[in-house]
Amino acid sequence: MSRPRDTDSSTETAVPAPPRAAVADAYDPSEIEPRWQRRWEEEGLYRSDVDPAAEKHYALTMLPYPSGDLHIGHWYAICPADARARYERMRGKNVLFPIGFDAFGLPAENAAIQRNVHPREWTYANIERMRRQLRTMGPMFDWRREIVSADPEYYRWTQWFFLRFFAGDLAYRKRAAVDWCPSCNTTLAREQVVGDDRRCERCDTPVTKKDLEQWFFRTTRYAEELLDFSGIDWPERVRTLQTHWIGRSEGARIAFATERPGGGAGSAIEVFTTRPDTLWGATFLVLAPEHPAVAELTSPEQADAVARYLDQTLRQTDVQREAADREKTGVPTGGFAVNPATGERVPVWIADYVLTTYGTGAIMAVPAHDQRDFDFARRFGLPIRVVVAGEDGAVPDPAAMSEAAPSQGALVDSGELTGTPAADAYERVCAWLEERGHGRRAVTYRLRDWLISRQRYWGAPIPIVHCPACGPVAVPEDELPITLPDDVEWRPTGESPLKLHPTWRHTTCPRCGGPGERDTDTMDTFMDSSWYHLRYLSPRFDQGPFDPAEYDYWMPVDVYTGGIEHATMHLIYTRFFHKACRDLGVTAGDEPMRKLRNQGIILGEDSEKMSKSRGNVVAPDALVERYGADTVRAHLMFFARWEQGGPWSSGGIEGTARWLRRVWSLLLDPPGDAGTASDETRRRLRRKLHQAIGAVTADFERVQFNTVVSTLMELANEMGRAAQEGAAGTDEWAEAASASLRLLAPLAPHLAEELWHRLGQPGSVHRQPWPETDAEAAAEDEITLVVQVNGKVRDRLTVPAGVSREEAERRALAAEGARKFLAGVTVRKVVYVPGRLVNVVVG
RNA sequence: GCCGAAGUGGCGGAACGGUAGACGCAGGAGACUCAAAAUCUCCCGUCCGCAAGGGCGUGCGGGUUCGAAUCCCGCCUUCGGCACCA
Repeated sequence: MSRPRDTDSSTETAVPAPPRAAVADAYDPSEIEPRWQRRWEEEGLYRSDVDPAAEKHYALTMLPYPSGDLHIGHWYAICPADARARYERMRGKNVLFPIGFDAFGLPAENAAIQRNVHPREWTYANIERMRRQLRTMGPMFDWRREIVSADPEYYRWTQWFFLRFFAGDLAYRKRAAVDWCPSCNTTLAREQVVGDDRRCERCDTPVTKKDLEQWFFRTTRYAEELLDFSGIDWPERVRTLQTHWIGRSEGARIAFATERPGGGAGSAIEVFTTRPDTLWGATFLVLAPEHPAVAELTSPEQADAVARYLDQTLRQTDVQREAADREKTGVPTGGFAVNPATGERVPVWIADYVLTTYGTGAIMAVPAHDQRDFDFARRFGLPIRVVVAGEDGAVPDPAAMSEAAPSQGALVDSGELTGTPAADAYERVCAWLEERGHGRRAVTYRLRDWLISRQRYWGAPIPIVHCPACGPVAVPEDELPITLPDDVEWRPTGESPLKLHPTWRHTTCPRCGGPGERDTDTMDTFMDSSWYHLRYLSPRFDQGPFDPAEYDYWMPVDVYTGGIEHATMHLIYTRFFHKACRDLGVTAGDEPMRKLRNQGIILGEDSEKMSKSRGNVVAPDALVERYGADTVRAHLMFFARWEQGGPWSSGGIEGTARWLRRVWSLLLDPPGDAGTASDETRRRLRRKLHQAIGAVTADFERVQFNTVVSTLMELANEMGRAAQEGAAGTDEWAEAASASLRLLAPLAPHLAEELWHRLGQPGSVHRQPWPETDAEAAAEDEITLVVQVNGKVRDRLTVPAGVSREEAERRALAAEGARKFLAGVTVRKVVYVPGRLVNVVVG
């Protein structure tokens, strides 16, 4: 059913010249498009089923959030991807190109609060509207495979994955200060906090901190593997963004012994540094204010100052950003540590420039060689000691330094390692530390574990029961899904509405049978979108999240398309998810998506981001009404580089509309006197056709859509010329008509189908094989030979394509345009590029 | 500040190191039409020139090469990302 080649194989037959009387009507997409959409649906043209005999192709477009109306950005993401999926299908592959809705999330809950509708009602009404709008695109979705992440039969499996992660020690609970949006009243993932001033991604409110017991996934366990992109074809840009996001640093962990203020040894403090070679210059330690050793090291004299500083830091989070130039702040604890290299006592400070979430939450400060430590030392009068010479051997005087010296020379003033050359310093110091047990080489990542708890209603409930006796206990799998109650209230209290529900949370502990309480948080919606590509495989399957037979056939995704904005969130989560599931024995293979391509953003005509308030929004429904979906589809592929996007131009679409109207009339009612074309005209038509087949095929392969359209426009122009010269009714014309419709079918599926039928061709154009290039027909028999003198074009000659080198050079040297530049000079060299040019080098 | 990407006609954009500006928009001239719409033909980087022709041109400055929009070095601008990450 889904294999194009199975059905019609009669495509190479000639297309008969249409009877002129039959073509009086003009191109009317508003009549054609709905008619074919209905027919395709009835005939099940786009059903995708496992077919072991056919090569599969899984094309995936990022599933939309049901926000209300489909906007032009949805069209921009989906239509070119649909065209490419159709191309793969005509190439003979069994293609899966599914659609669904990422239906959980905040906007539904906000709508509920604002308009007093249930989030479910709001969401599903939007989905219904968007389904209708999606159908007007004429996409090749197999609607039987549609998924909605808010359906219990979907989130049952989201919960199932959570339980697997929990059982596999990849989910854990931690009390942690989390980013908190006071307006949305919810915790935010790190990636949802944006900008210099740390605002909420959704509502722009400055973010604060809140200390809550939360669920985390151990993404950091996969940090190293996530840095490896070797098996996948992803854009450089995305790989760079992810690499930075994961942020691998190599260095060493070094232990510093401590003294309690009252005397006696305290617990050792471990620091992380990327410059272990500067250890002899560490003149103090700085702990993050939240560091567990702070209490132990604080002296009675400093207790007040430390307490005040801690208080200030916690409250500061939303004030601090107002300070333009953040001057370093901090207080001494009164405690001391011992530099393991020098044996010196060094003071221990706390300061908020040291982050509790990175490294060990403690640093050794080397003010001479680190700018932040330098600033801190200067501010508080702490000693600065130079321990690395400059590349020129110079050793600066600390008193005269105005900034830290990021020196890369030999070690100085470093005890027994003094004089170690720069190239060896790092390794020698690491070895030195390891021999003495003071430290070891270590790697640290910027990536943090994924916080998945949300204090919201409209999400998948976390399937855990908190039991006073047993702690957090997994809900048994056969009790899934834990469904959301309908009768809830949305009060922006900062608590999950589930917590406010009178009965929902009360249950019994699955382990001991005693009274227990359900976890009242729901999961981050990135959880839903981390595995939706698997649910498409078998959306009704009830023995697991997906049918293994479908998985084995379709996975991995061959081409994944969507916006670049997901580079560091969704696209890291879904890779993590897949790798974790692989290790849990749920999935196979290392990566879920083989090839990734990102489309750009369409801006308003004023080159600004589209927004209702600016009044520059382009409404696709209005465009479809005016031009038809095919024109909109083709124009979206044509008007800009897909990966780049750009400003919309309402005039530009006229050109695309003109082209499709011309194709319509050209094929149904070609001008000129049929059958009177010369051999030359017919050969030229055939040459252009086969060049176009080659070009369009190559451009689909490299996902470059704008040149697909321009090539087809050129072909239409050539067909128009040939028709004027009497090509209609010839074999060449029939071949061009048939092949050009098949080339057009992915872009303008309705128009191509309608013309295919009107020309009396059997079956659906969408079941035809992709045209093959005839290299001989595509070859030029004459070429333009460019004649250059010293690299400047001086003449252009028309010569036979197979011209010999000798003949080409002879003609070039005799060329009229070149002659005057060759008179009276010596020819030093002649460069010949076959089929292109002769460059005469003279001196 | 650091990292990344991009700079080509009035505009969107083409161009395996080999004819810069394909294709389209806008603009100009004309045809058809009572008229309009639609359609068709031609012109359209810039400077000099009646023309033939020539000079200059892919952000700026260098370099490599017979030959550079394309490769290398250094700048400038724009747009993204990160931001006290030890």
